[in-house]
Amino acid sequence: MPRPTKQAPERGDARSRLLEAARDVIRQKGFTATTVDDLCKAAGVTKGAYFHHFDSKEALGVAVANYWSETTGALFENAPYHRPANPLDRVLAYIDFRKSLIAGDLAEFTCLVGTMAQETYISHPAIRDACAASILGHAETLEADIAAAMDARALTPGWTPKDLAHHIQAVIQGAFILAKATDSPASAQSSLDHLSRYIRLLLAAPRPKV
Amino acid sequence: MPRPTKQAPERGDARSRLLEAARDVIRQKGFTATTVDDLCKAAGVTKGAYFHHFDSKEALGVAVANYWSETTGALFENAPYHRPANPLDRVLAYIDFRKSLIAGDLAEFTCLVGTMAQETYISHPAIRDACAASILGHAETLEADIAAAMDARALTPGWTPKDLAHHIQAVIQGAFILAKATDSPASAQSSLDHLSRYIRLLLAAPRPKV
DNA sequence: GAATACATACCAACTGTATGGTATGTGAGT
DNA sequence: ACTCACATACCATACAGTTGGTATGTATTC
Repeated sequence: MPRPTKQAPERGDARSRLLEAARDVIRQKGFTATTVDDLCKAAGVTKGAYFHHFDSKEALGVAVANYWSETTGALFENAPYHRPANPLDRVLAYIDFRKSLIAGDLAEFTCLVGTMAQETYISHPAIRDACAASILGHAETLEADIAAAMDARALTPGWTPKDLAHHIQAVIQGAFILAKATDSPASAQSSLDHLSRYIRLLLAAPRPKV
Repeated sequence: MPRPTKQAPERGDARSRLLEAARDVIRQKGFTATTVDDLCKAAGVTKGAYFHHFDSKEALGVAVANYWSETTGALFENAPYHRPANPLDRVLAYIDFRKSLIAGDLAEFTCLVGTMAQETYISHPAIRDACAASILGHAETLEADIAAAMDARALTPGWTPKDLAHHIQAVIQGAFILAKATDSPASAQSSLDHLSRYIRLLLAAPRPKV
């Protein structure tokens, strides 16, 4: 357990542990139902440590959304779906990759910021904005490949790469809701199959079998 | 103000008002952040009345999910999207209808049971099940039209009408999340456009323009 | 058809506990 | 000497749920 130093104040053990605990507990119980005491217990720290690092519960919400952006950003950046030479194949590989992440407990693969956005969109605009930045920032990483796939087919449709990237995120978020409601990942997987099929129908040059 | 009777115990004024208040307040604040006092204040009744009609907060959650099923069920049953003779047109008209409902404040057009499912899927299985029944029951009303549209093209794909109906609901739920995160209905509308395009690409006989 | 007995709808005041947040202290690194 | 990371003990409030009551309807008995 690294002791925190002035040089690396973000590395303080308690802070990291609280963020990890928040990520896990909030995905199970939701933001509002998660109490500060829950987080302290899960992180193995005291309330003093908590309020040393975070001014309020809302501040933790913002921080954990940013933490989510950073960690998932690194995960996707280093994921293998960027390998295919063809941009459309990269987009499809992205969806396959998302599908492969749907495994284990619901709370382990569903999206923290999608959950928090629903709960806080009116009551905590600061958290909502951090969630939006996380989702939209991630969507942005898909735009170049979508644009390239459109160029390859010389498409100039009534929608933009950004539109489609956002739609992809919407489908993923919706798939998680269905999974939670049905207490099963099956419908989420199926939704991603439909999404993949849509992308192929839209962007694949030789029309594939449906 | 109708006085309740033994013959119509469900007609008690306080109960209805509490359900309406719950529908509205929970869509704004979420289930957990909505307190019993909030609901009593919004409904103009006392806590005594509340706990006379609902054994617990969880019981109200189940009741309001069922209330949502009933009221939205009636709304969709009487909506004009059933009119087209062609089943595919009915499915597309359904999506147009859903799109037309996206207007006004976010809390007025987003889905109560989608919101509640996210918050309660672990902590309150009874509520989650009522939410699942609401979403899946609604999805079921689309299956016949989807099946008929498939028959019309003699399709036998790797997906079922039920799959696609669930996917449609997933897209709608996800569209609501993006709308809340971005604090704007625009991306939700756009996602429904993509959904409509997918259905046409899948099920329309003469391939339309993308 | 009046008296009785019970059920239902609702109200006002209260309770034990959990909550987010604070005040103050301590001890190690610089 | 001083700051920073964290701990302990505490507080005011808000929370879900309870208690004990009133008023009004309904079913039963004679």
